[in-house]
Amino acid sequence: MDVKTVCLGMLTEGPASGYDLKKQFESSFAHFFAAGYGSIYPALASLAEQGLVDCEEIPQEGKPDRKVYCISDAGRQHLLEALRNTTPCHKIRSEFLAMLCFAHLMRPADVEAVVEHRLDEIGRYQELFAELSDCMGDWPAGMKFVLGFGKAITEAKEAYIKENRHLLTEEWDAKAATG
Amino acid sequence: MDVKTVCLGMLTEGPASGYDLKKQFESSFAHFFAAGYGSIYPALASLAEQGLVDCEEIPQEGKPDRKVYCISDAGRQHLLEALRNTTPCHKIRSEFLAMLCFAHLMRPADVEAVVEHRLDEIGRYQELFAELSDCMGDWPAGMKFVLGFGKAITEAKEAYIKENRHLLTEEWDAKAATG
DNA sequence: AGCGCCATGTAAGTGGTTACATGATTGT
DNA sequence: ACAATCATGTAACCACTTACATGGCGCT
Repeated sequence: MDVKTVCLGMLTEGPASGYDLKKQFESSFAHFFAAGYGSIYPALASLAEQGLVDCEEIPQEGKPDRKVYCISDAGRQHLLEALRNTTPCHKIRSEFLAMLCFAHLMRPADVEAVVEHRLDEIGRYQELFAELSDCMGDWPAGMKFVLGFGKAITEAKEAYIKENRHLLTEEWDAKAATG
Repeated sequence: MDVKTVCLGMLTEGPASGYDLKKQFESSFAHFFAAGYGSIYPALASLAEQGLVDCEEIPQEGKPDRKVYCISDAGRQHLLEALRNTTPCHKIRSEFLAMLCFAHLMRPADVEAVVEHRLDEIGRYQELFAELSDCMGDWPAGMKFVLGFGKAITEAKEAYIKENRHLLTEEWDAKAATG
């Protein structure tokens, strides 16, 4: 499932521009699927070329024409087929965890900084989830499930990090205490 | 932090071949950083070219020469610098969650299959964690922290999915009950 | 005066994936 | 017999990232 397919899926909720979709990638999708303009605009262009979306150009003064995309019947069909893959993958690439594997080679202050930085990110996700909770009344069940998943896992991460961060600097703490 | 840097980090624990490193990517690193031979071998070749690792070729009969890599002083230096970046990123790209956002467009049986498949994957991680727990006695603190993180988060995922999967098929269940 | 929002896109680059190529040894 | 393990690599491909390019409007 690539950016194209996700865009197609988002368009089932109604017509939208590339700019609109970006906002959705930054809000409800932010915790599990990132995409920038550099992926979204080419994706929409390609979908339009394949006839999977229709594009309405709305002229605007002083700005580029606003291009509003609308999923077509062929697009709906295509999406349903993509949605039949029952083995989607859940990929994680964490530089955070990779770094901490080598915490013993780092300066303790840097380890602390890395942990703080991660907790900040987690805090920002939690703010986001709080905002989203207020407007999810009419969301489809799947979206609610996914938001709940993000919330639960983010909280689990926060709890684990807070409870176990002391393990990362224990060696130095021990040295500081005895030496 | 790319594959090259992680390989360099792994080599601080002792000399190893590309094949050895792959096994580590499949065990203790599997839950947060994937890499195949297609990334590892070129990474090691590039590290050797930069003088960050030394390579000893051990001739073997019937097999390609075993190339054992050993981190050099320059490599250690380079790694320490890479480890000073205090804003490592934690990337997730989940086709699983992306699909479930559109669960209402899927066939209920397919939704079930997707959930089962994910639970299977989670189960395999849990087996892996159990194996790893038996041999982590002499691991550095960071590795233990990271393993614990994986365990805790994987359990949180399992619990959330099991407790909330019913939300995904509720619409159909309701229809089935009344109609 | 300056920032953030709206609004589109391209071009070059990167980093990783997939498929291919080879082949002996050891266990079942 | 057959599969798994050991053991290396390359070449083509792909999807995405980053940096660039443009520019008016509204708020403070």
